Amino acid sequence: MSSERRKPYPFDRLEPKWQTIWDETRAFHAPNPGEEKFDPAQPKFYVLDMFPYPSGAGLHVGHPEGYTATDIIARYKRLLGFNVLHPMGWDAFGLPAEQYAIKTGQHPVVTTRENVAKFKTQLKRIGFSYDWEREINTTDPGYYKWTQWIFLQIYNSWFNPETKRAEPISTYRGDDPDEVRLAYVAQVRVNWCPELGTVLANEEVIDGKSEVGGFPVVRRPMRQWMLRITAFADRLLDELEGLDWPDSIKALQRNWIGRSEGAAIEFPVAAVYDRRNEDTTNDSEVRDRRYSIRVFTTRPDTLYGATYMVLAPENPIVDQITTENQLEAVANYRTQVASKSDLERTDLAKEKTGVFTGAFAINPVNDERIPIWIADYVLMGYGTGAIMGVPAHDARDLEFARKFDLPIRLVVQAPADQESLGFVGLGVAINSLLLDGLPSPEAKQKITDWLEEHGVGARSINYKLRDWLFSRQRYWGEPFPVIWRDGKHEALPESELPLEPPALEDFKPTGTGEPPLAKAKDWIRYSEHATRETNTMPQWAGSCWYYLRFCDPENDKRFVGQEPERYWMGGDQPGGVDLYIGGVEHAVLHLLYARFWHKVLFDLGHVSKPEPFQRLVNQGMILGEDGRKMSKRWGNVIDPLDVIEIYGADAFRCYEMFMGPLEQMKPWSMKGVEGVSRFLARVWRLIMRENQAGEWVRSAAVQDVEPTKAQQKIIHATVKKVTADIESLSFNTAISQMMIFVNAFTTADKIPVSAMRALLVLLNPFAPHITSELWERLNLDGAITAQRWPEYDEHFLVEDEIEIVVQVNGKLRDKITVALNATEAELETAAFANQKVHNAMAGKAVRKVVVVPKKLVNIVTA
RNA sequence: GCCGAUGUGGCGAAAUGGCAGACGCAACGGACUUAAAAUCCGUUGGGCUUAAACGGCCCGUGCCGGUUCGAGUCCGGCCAUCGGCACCA
Repeated sequence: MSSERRKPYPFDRLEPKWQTIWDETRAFHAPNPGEEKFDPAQPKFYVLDMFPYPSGAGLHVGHPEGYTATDIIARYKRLLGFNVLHPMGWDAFGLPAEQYAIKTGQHPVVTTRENVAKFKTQLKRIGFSYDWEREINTTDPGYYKWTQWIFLQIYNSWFNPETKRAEPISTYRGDDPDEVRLAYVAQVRVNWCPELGTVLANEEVIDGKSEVGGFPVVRRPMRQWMLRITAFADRLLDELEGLDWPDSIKALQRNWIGRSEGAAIEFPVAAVYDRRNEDTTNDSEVRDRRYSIRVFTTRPDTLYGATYMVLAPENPIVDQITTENQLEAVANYRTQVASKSDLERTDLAKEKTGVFTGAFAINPVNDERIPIWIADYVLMGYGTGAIMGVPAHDARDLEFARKFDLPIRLVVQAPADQESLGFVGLGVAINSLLLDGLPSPEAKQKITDWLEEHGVGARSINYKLRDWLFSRQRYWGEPFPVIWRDGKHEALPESELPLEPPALEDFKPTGTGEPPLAKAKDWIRYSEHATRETNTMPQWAGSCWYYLRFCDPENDKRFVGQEPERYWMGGDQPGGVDLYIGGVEHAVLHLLYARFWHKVLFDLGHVSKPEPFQRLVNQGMILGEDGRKMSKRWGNVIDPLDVIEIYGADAFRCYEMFMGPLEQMKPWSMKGVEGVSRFLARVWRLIMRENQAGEWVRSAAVQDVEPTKAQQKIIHATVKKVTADIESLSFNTAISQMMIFVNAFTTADKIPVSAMRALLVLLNPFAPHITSELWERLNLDGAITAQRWPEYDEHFLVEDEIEIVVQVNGKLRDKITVALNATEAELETAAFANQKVHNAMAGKAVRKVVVVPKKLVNIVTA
C-alpha cells in the first residue's frame, strides 16, 4: 500500500506541543543569584556543550550526540533539584562562516543570521532544554565588546617570572614595556595561506595544509600580533593534573606543549673568517667569544661524542662564520631550502642533505675542533636553531654522519643485549673522561654542573609550544582595539568599545597579505596622526571565554558580573564548568587557548578559579551506515530532521544514546533507530490503547494497585541502574535497563500507576516529549519537569532465595538455589550433594573448597 | 619512530576478578490476519552426542605466557586497527 507510513504513536503532534509549552512557560530558565525564583539552598551544576559554528550545511547527526548527552544530564540534575546552567550560543566569527559568505556572494552578517536561525530551529526540534534567554553570538557587538576588552587586559599585562603570574604592565620595572606585553607585535616566519589570504596559527596547520579547506600553507616573514602563551607553558602543563579529563586529551596537550629538560651549551667558534678582517686565518686556534654558538640538548652526557655541529640554514650566524671558499655552496643550499614549502621539506626528509660552512667550533669539554655544517634537518623554530651532532647516539645524526663521512664516537655503553652504536637510550658513559662509568642520568647531572662551573653551559628547558599567532588578514572577525601612532601601537580607550568593523561591500581577502579592513580608508583614520590596526582576531578569540559570558549574558558593565561568575564558575562549590562535552578536534586549539585566557583573567583577579573546565568528555564520531566518515563525497550523511520526520525527536535522542558508549566511534544504523522507536511505542502502549474510533485513550490496565513483589524488584533495580548509569554517562545501558523494565510490564494484566510514575520520570531526560504527554494523560500531579528523581530501596532488591553457582576446578557445573542467609557450611554441603558436581569430580579427592557467600562454591580436586 | 585508544556472536554492544554475549538489530519459526503491514510469543556463539525432543559433553572474548581456587577483566611480551605528533636535538 502506498499510503503514508502509520506513526506508532502520535509524536508528530505531541512533540511540537511540548516544545511550545516549554518555551512559553520558560521551563528551563535558570535565574542568577539575586534574581526572582533563584533558590540559594540548591547546589549548582554547569553543563556545557562546545557551541557550534553555524555553517551553511546545518546540523548533522554528530552535533546532537554530545548535545543529547548534556541535555540528559541537565534534565536529570534539575529533577534532582540542582540549579542547572545549560546554555547554547553561536561561534559565528571565523573562516567557515566567511568562506560560506564568499561562496554564496552574500554578506557574512546576512549568512550568519540565516545560519543561526536554521541551527536554532533544528536544535529546538530535538527538544533540548537550553536556557535560550542566555543565547549568545560572538558576532554581536555586545559580545565582542568584551572579547576586545579581554584583549586589552592581555595587552596591558606581562608575565612576571618572579611570581609566575600575569600582572598589570604597570608593575614592570624595565625600560620598554612593549618587550614584555602578553600581546605583542613581531616579525615572524608565519604560516601564510594564499588561498585563504591569511596567516594561520601553528595549531591550524595540518601536514602543511590549512585546517579549514585543506589549502597549501607557505612560510613567509610578516609582522603579526602574537600572544605570549609560552610564558604559561609550565602552568598549562602542571595544572592539567588536577583536571578530570580523558588521559588522551591530557596527553595531546602535554605533547603539544612538548616540554623537554636538558642543557644549553656554548660552543665557541674557532677560526672565524671575518670578511671585515682579512687578516684572520683559518688556522687560528683563538677562541672567539664574539661568535659562540649555543645549542640545546637533552643529552649533555653525550657531549664527548659531539663530532660536528649543525646549524639551521636560516640561522643568521651562518653569514658570520662561513669561509670564503664555502660561500657559494652555502648560498646555493640556503636558496634551495628556502624554495621548499614546509610540506616538501618534511616530505623529502628521507635523505639528509647539508653543506659544510668551512668553520669550526671548539667542543668546550675537550677543546676539540669540530666542523660546523648547515642542514635542513635542524629547524630554526626549535631550541636555538643549532645542534651538536652526536652520531653514535642519535638516529638522525648517525644518518647525516654516514652520508658525509663524519667521525663517529661511542660515548654510551648500551645494556649487554644491545648494540652501542646507534643506541639512543640511557646506558653508561664511556670514552668521556669526566663521566666514564656513570649511568646516563648521573652523567647528565655531572656534566651540567661542570658546564655551569666553567661558564659554558647551563640547565635549560625547551618547549615545542610557540607563541600564539593571533592576527588574521580577514574581514569576519573582531577588529583589534589598537591604534598606531608614529609607528607605535597603543590601546584604544575602553570607552570606545565595541570597535565595530567597517561596513565593507567588498570583504574578500586582498591576496597580498594586506587585510581587507585596509580598504576602509575612513575607518582606518583614527585622528590626524593615528590609524587603526587593520588585522582581525582569529576564530578562537570568541570561544576563549564564551562559557563565562553565559553566566551573565546581558551585562553591559562587565564581561561577566562578579556574583554570577562566583556562583556558576567557582565559589565554594567544586568545578568551574562541571561537565563539558565536545569533539576531540579541539584538544589543542580551543581547549588550550581558553585555558590560557582563563589563567590570565585569573591572575588579574577577574575570575575565581585557575581552570575553566573541571570535567571534560569527548563524544566519539558517528560514522555513516557504511562505516565510513560521513561526507557528501560518500553520500552517507544523515540529516537529523529526516530521522525526526520518520521516528520523532525522542526516538532520535534515544538512538543517539543507545548506539554505544558516548566516547566511542560508532556507525549509524536506521534499523537501530527503528528498534528504539519500537521501545518508545511500547512505552506508549503500556499506558494508552487505541479505541474503535482510532483515538488513543488511557488503557484500562493501568490501575492504582500495589506492584507485585517481582514488579517492585524490577522498579527499584531500574531506578538504581538508571541513576548510576546517568552519573557515569553510560546512557546506552540505562536505556537497556528501561527496555527490560518495559518488557517485564508488557505482559502484565494490571499495570500499577506507581510503576509508570517511576518509569516516566526515569525516561524523561532521554525522551522528554513522550513522557511529558503520558504524564499529562495519566492525570498525575504537576508537570513532569517539576518532579523529584525517584529513589530506590535496597530492601526491594534482595530475595529470600538466591541462585548460587557451583564450580568444579573453576568450571561451571550447576546452579543451585539456596536461602539468602545460608552459611558457608550449608553452601558447601549443598554443593557436594549435587549430582553434576559428583559426576564432574569423577571420584577425585578434594584439595580445596572456595566459598563466596551469595555467589558461588568452587571445589578444587587433586 | 614517539604518545594515546581499541580488539568479545552475522551487526551495534553488555559483563564491582566469580554463570561470557544483558539490551537492541538482523535472521529463522509461530500466533493474529482473506492477505500484508503493525503487534505479540519463541529460537538464535561454534561444535559433538541423540531417530527426535529433553538432556549431556567439548571449545570460545586478537596471539603467547604469567598471577589466581577462578581471568574478557590483573601482570609481562607480541600482533592488528584507528587517532594524534613527528628530523623537536
